[in-house]
Amino acid sequence: MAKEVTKRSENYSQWYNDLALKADLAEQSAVRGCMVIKPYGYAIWESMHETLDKMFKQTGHQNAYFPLFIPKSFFSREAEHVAGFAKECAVVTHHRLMNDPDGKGVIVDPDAKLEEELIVRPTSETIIWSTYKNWITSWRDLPILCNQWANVVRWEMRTRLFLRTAEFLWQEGHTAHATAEEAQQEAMTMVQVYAKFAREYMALPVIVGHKSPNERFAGALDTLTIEAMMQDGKALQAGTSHFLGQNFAKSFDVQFTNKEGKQEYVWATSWGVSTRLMGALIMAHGDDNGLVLPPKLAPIQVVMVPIYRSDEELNAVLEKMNEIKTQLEALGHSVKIDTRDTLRPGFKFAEWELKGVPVRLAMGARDLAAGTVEVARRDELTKETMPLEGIAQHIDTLLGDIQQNIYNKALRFRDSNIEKCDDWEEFKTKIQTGKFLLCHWDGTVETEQAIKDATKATIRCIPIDSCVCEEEGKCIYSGKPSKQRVVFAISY
RNA sequence: CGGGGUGUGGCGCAGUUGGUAGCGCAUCUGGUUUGGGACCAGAGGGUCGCAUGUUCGAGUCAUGUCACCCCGACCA
Repeated sequence: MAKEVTKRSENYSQWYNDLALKADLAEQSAVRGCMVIKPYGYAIWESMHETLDKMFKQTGHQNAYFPLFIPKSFFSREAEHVAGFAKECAVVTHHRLMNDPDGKGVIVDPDAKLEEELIVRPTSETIIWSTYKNWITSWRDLPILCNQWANVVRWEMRTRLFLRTAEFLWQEGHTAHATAEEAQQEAMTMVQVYAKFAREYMALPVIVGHKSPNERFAGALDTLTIEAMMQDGKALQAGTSHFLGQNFAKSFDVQFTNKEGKQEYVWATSWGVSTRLMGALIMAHGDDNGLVLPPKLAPIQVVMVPIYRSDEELNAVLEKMNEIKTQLEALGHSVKIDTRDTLRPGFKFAEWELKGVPVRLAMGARDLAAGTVEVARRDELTKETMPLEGIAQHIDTLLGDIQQNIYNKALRFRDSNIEKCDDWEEFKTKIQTGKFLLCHWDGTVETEQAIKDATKATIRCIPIDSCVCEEEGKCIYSGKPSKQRVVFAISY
């Protein structure tokens, strides 16, 4: 195993990439822009998946599954939507291969051309709304609150592990409602679910807010977002929730008969988070020694490394370790005893740190004699020797402390890198140094675009929590009046 | 699609004016080790991205081609 990980301070992108690879989360696939998620990485994704799934069900949602392929004609029904995704679609044109008549290998059978091309879903609004049409006729059929866990394909020009891959895993919720108010409430509920998940499970402080019109989802009337700050000060959009109005209902002619007996178009939302959250986890908490996983999502919360010179010593240590393991498991924690006999303890310490395991226990002859165990915490890289008595309870508490500490650290970092800015020259300089700047904005697309062209910075959101700042002021760019500051940053 | 770069054992790389393909890591065997990434000894593994050309002779030179990476435009 390669040992050196690039220093975070030297080259943040390379550090990130190194970490994803060396912590055994993923690797680049032979297929352009695609990624192999390795078992350890997938286990983290599964933790996220399970937790989110529970939260969705608690808010009344059900899982369903819709097809991977979308007929081209469906896709083009909603004008803005198709404009938003047209440039990055994978298209299926044929359904058969044949032997190459001129030699080796196979070619696409020209006789097997599809009458209508199929688009590999980049998102599923269109296929789902074409289905919902058949499900909805009366107000009694509403609301429909469905989610699907799926893969989608977006043929991006440039890709990065987890943050932007040609194919990625995600969940997409698609709901149908009788009223605009109810749909808007749904979009808000779900963005708050995401914020709660980010904060409480990923230990990731996020700002909840509305996207500016420029940054909205193609086909949405309003897009709500959670925005996180990475350790280089760049913003990462970690999840979105869209109020789609009646756009898709109209495109797919989904109407219902209301209580007054009148026909009305259905109101819609959609919301999603993806394996990009894995990238957020790496970038928000990792350090020069590797990954730092929040205990609530770590596939292994406690790893134990036995230290021994003989089989007798090993067996004695393992006996104690198994006792602790049983106690910890009874408290609901996942524990691994690293019994690999070909590796020395020092190597194992470094490796589990690289993989971000929150708590490490080491025990050897010395501890056996004294009735102690060495407890190391990943977040602070500290260790102390503790009595075996009450150790499980202590670790249970420690895991909670670590979860909180990781969040607090990230929060402190973020808050120390957010500031108000009212001067355009100052803005241009400061925004490049990795800051979130709270600025007044005149509300126009033109201004937002001009700022983006000049600095690459975009409006990450118009915040509704964390850093709301409603006050009179003048737009940082145009000088026109503004009533609220918005969050500007350079983003991933 | 523009600008730059790289293709050599599993991974990371070196390879001079063209002359028997090398190093580190990893792997395998044996031994000593084991409280922060062990050490010694030995072993296995490569048609040098592909094609054509120049040459007695090409990893090296020429032409072509393919792939990948980085920087832009596009995006969760």
